[in-house]
Formats: sequence, C-alpha cells, structure tokens
Amino acid sequence: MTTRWLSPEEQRAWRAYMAATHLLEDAIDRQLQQDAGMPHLFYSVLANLSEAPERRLRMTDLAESLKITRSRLTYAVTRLERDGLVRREDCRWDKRSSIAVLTDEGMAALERTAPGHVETVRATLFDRLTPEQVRQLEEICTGIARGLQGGDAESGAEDVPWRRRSSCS
Amino acid sequence: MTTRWLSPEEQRAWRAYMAATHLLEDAIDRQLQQDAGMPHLFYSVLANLSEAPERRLRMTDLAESLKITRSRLTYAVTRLERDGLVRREDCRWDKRSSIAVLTDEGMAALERTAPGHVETVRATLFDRLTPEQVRQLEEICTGIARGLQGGDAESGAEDVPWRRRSSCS
DNA sequence: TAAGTTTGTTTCAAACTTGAACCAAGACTC
DNA sequence: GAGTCTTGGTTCAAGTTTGAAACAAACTTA
Repeated sequence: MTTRWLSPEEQRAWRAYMAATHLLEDAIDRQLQQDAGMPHLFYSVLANLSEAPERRLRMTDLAESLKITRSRLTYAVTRLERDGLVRREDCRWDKRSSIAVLTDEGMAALERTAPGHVETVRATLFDRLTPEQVRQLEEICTGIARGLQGGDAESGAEDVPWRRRSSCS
Repeated sequence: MTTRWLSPEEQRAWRAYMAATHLLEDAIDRQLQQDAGMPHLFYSVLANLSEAPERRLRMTDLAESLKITRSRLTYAVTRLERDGLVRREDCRWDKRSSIAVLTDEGMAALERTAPGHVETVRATLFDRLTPEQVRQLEEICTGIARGLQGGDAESGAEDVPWRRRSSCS
C-alpha cells in the first residue's frame, strides 16, 4: 500500500505538537528539579499515591495509571524510598505484589511542592488556553489515549506492534 | 498569594494530556526502535536535515528547531555519525560552528523508514481526529509553544526559571 | 499434583539525557 | 590590541530510561 503522507494541515499540527510537548515537559521538569529536586515523573508518583485510598497502590496499578513501564516505576519508587517519601509494603493477599505507600514525609514534600508545580502548569499551559480550548484538549487527548490503551473500541484490538502489551486488565 | 488550583475541567484535561503524550511518544518510539533501530529524536534529526537547504544545518539551529538542548543533540549526531547517516563539517565563516549534514546513506535510511513512521503517526493520532480537531490541536500547540519560547508577546518576557535561556535568535 | 502458563516485580547492562564545566572563536570595549 | 563578554560546541559524571532476562508466586490443567 502506498503511504498516506500527512496533509499540510496535519504536518503543521504535528510539528506544533512536538514543539509544544517538548517545551512544556522541559519547563515542568526544570521547575520541579529546581524547586523539589525531582523530575516530573517522580512528582506524579507522589501525586498519584496521595489520591489513592490509604495513599497506597500496587506497583502495577500505579504504573498503569501513570502510563509508564513497570521497570521505570521500580526505579522511581526505589529512589523515592531512599529519600523516605515512599515506602514499600508486601501485599497480604498476593505475595508477588508489592505496594507503594506514600509516607507522611512524602505527603509533606508533595504539599510543599504542589503550589509551585501547579503555578507552572498554569503559566505554561492553562493561562494560555480559553475554556473552550481546555475542553478541546481534553477531548483530543482522551481520544488518543483511548486509542492507545486497552481502548479496544472500534477498530478491533489487533495486536499491532505499537500497542503496549500489558495494558489494563 | 494563595495557589490557584486547577479546576475540575483543567484537571481532567491535564490528566488526559499526560496520558496521551506518554502513550503516543511510547508508541512512536517503539515503532521506530523496532523498524529503524533509532529513537524518535534521532529520526527527527534526520527528517529535519532532509528538509534543510543542502541537507545541512548548524548544530545550534538544529537544536533550536528540534527544541532540545545542544548537548542532547551532540549525543544524537555523534551516534548518527558513527552509523554513517550524518556527517559533520566545519563552517567556513564561523570556525566555532559545526554543521550537520545528512549523508546519502542517511537520506536512504530516512526514506526507508518514513512510511512506517508516518503510518504510525496516522494510526495513533490523525486517524482518530476530525479535521476540526486537527485544527484545534495545531492552534493549541502553537499557542503553548509560542508562550514557552522567545514568544515574548503579551505577558512581557520576564526571566522566569522555566523559560529556556538560549531560545531563538 | 507435577508441569506449564501467566502475572507481579526486580535486576542488569546498554542506551540516552541532564546540567554544569570547559574550550575555542568571534564580538565588544576602552 | 589586551581584557571582557558572548556564542557555538563538546565533554563528563551523574541520573534516568529501556528492554530483555530472571525470579517467584499464583493459576491452569491434564
């Protein structure tokens, strides 16, 4: 089959997308690194745990929720554990599982860090979007994410190479 | 000043955004790694060079165009040079500069790889968006990018920490 | 229930990224 | 025209990510 190249509009959108995502992630990473000494991902781990019941989550569920590989999460949690912000516990029911728990110190670190982070997200992203665009962005991103996960939906869940295997359950 | 937290709509958009960008970049990286043995960034270097006049670009300009740090580019070009896909040349007018040039072999690799890449970008992104959403995405991303670069524009170019120093020109 | 499969997690080496430090060449200043 | 600043690029060590392999605990099934 001959390649369906991108249309000019798609080209422009794709370039803008790559530029924006690079710049945004850079800005956020830099702010967090400076003010909290941790990359964005690590912050997200803390944030995610803080919202879970009892501030605890199984490693796999946490990885799934963050859309990252298990091995990447293992690294992050190991580091956060070393810093005392997270603790690992064994799962009582399934001895294979390990549970990441946000410590009080971790919660404190999160609370200390959150305002600056949110401020950055605002300044770099939301303050530049109209409410309508916020809706559009959510709509677009939700669609993309659904397409890339277990989002079996329409086109049938073919086993294409770019689909993460261990998606959700 | 008390923190302006994210509204529920913004929260949803932010989460969807992070999920989508993670999943998308993962999918694209995986496809390129499998089919071309290089990460997305390296592909972008080749693609960018291929469109430049004479297929050559100053390192700094290339970095600027890709929105990445110079040191990251140095690494990428070094690797691509080792693989024979790119070559470095000295700049005649400014002896500090070095110019990255796409070799014929690099162009061939790009042409061989592009269809699969574009197909993935389509399948994961554009095939899931309406033409209207493509426009919206471009608009949104352009705005974000403008805000984060030399895009001095409205809010005055304060020297905020999350702004990349060596922006443009 | 032993053998085989799946699931949850970690480990390890190789690859990549970061940021600060460095070096050299051009530009500016007095 | 020597000192100073800026720009273009690389280097280096420390940090992070990747993917495959290893392990161990469930689960399945003959």
